[in-house]
Amino acid sequence: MNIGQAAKETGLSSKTIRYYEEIKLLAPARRADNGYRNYSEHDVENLRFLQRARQAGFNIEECRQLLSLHEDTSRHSHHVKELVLEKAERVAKQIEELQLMHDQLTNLASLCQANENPHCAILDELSEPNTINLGADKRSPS
Amino acid sequence: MNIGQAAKETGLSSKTIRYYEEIKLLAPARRADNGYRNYSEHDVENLRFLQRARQAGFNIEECRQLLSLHEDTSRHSHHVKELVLEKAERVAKQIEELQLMHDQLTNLASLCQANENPHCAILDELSEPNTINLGADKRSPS
DNA sequence: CTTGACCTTATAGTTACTAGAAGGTTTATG
DNA sequence: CATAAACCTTCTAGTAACTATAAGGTCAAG
Repeated sequence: MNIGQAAKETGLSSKTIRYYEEIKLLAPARRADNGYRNYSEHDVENLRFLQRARQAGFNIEECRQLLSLHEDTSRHSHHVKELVLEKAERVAKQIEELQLMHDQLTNLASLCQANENPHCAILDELSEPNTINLGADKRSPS
Repeated sequence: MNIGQAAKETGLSSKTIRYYEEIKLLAPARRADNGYRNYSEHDVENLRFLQRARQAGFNIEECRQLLSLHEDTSRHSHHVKELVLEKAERVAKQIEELQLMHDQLTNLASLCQANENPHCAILDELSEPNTINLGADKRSPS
């Protein structure tokens, strides 16, 4: 099948599939006589695997590992479990950080009278150190 | 003071400060005779404002807005509050997504026996659609 | 006078794509 | 059969918010 069909069946975009090939996350696709990429059911399975792994929050490098574990019949399943648990931990940390950020923001908002007054406690807060401790040390922007 | 000192006092890196100037988040710094950037206390206050706003999770464009509201003596404080509340909402959504991702991951991990067995339920899960619903629709990679 | 710690600019790399241009192919329709 | 729409191809550049590196100028200490 053509790349567009493969895209439809996996939930990836054609561009993303080409991109995965380019960065060698996937082996180069077979080509039809007209030069179009041609995907087998097996290829589509791999694409779907990637789509799911990305959706589950693994980054490209992690996907690369998962995929090779996936294809490696001699793998040990604890390797995979380690990867997943490590990932879960990092996500938990990220959630904590965002929670802090959220608290900060609602704190800031509650300081504000929200009126026509040019004076604004929020801006004061962002200017002045040491009045309220803003907490989070690591920046995780939007 | 030189950029290095300003960096120390604000918690930003020298590179970041130059970057902020480059993207016109900051007005070009005054220069000493030797060409070095020279920062006043007022400049440092602005830098600190930015550092805090970034840390609080505002992106560069938002910081630009906050900074201009900060400098604008005729602003209305409800503009600022809106910005902050909007932001808080987006952060809350992001937390929800990450929470889903975390659940997925611990789910996956619990399927795994973590032994020397090459068979791995996690990889099965990532390959096979429709056994467990992986939930989150939006990808937010690490 | 030289060493090391600063500072300068300019360029490229990071992540995981997405958008767009310029062009070839295939399919459906008038 | 012509042509237009809908595919496909490659290549280049853009995104966010920096970080890293290179090549070089300046300054303070020993």
